[in-house]
Amino acid sequence: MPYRRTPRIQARLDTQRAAIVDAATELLAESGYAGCSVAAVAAKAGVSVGSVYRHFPGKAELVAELFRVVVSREVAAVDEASQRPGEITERIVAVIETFAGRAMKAPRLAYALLAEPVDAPVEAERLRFRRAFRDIVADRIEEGVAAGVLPPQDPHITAAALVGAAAEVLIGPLTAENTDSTDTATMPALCTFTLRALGDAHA
Amino acid sequence: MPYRRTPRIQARLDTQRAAIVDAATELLAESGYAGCSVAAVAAKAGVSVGSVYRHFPGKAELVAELFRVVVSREVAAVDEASQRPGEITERIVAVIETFAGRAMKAPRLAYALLAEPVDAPVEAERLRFRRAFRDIVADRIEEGVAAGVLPPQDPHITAAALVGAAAEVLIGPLTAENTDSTDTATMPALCTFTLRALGDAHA
DNA sequence: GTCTATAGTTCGATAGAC
DNA sequence: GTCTATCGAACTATAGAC
Repeated sequence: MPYRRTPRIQARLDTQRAAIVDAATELLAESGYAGCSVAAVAAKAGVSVGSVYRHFPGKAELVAELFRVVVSREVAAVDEASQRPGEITERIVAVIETFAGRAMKAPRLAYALLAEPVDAPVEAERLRFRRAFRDIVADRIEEGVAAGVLPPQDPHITAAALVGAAAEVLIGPLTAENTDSTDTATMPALCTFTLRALGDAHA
Repeated sequence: MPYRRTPRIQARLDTQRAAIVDAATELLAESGYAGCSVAAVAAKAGVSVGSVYRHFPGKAELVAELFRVVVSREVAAVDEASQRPGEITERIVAVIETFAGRAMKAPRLAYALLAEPVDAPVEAERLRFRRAFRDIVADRIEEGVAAGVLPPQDPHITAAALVGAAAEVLIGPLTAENTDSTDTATMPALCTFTLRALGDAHA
């Protein structure tokens, strides 16, 4: 009788795969892509290097999946913030605040997701996820325009601009070597920028 | 007597090197990094593959230099626009218009410079050049704040936001496969966004 | 799993400069 | 005569097809 992967074995493999991705996430948050050597990931996950290659064809695929998993969390958090009740402009600011606040709470990880130079496949993922963020913001802007709260504008263009602005602004503090935990200036500046750019009357 | 590299030979080498970078630039503008194979670059430059390796240790270095040369042009154009006489807000808009206008005139090239997934060394160059653009804008904003034309703000933060916004907005049309040459919407939208974000009273 | 195609790199031969 | 610039075929690695 041929070898069959039993549910029990399958469950263990799934657990192991998750452990590998979790370990890689921690390493990414500590020291970026450079810290995510296959050996380090395997050690942290408590598996052998060979086991890593049982789940991923190579380091590139591991890193790509790692990136997707971690950014998906951010997209979910931002999406949740965008759906909180309240005035439209406040909700859009909440999206930006969530995006930036999470980044500044985990600066090394945020740098890895937003800007750290990596290989082309991960860059392709970056482009994809930026569109996801943009679409979330665009939906809110569209509502605001329809409701007459915001002046007429192309929601996708403004949304792209706001996402690009937030990302670029964050790269500054994130690139500074001495992570200034008392950076109290960036967040309010970004929120003011957002409100003004939207054409909000009260800004 | 040992061989000495004469001025005449040196001049020829310099010409050849420039021809290689020029050829690579054309290929980059036609078909992105994928089109920049060493063989294609050599053929277009009218030299042998081996000669390319006399000037560059490898393809990665060729592409990195190519990137630097082409983006430097853009920085120079934007810097020139920022120094034209006129009202500060107009000059900042001129910077954004120059940045975006040049990109939309050479969309494939702009995509390669702004967003196309490449290797880590080129990504590092991207970060460096974004700071260059940001600093140009920041200087103008600083002037505007000092003159009281713009509301008080951190020039570097706003500048980073504007550069990030412009870049991100451009990626949209640039990524669309059918290059819509009659894209009349993006540029005005970006200018309006910029004026509003600066806190300009007339926006 | 092997085979094929493609792309980066290397290197020995040739021609030309000193 | 020696050294170098140039060439391009051969080599190597890798990705994709069957």
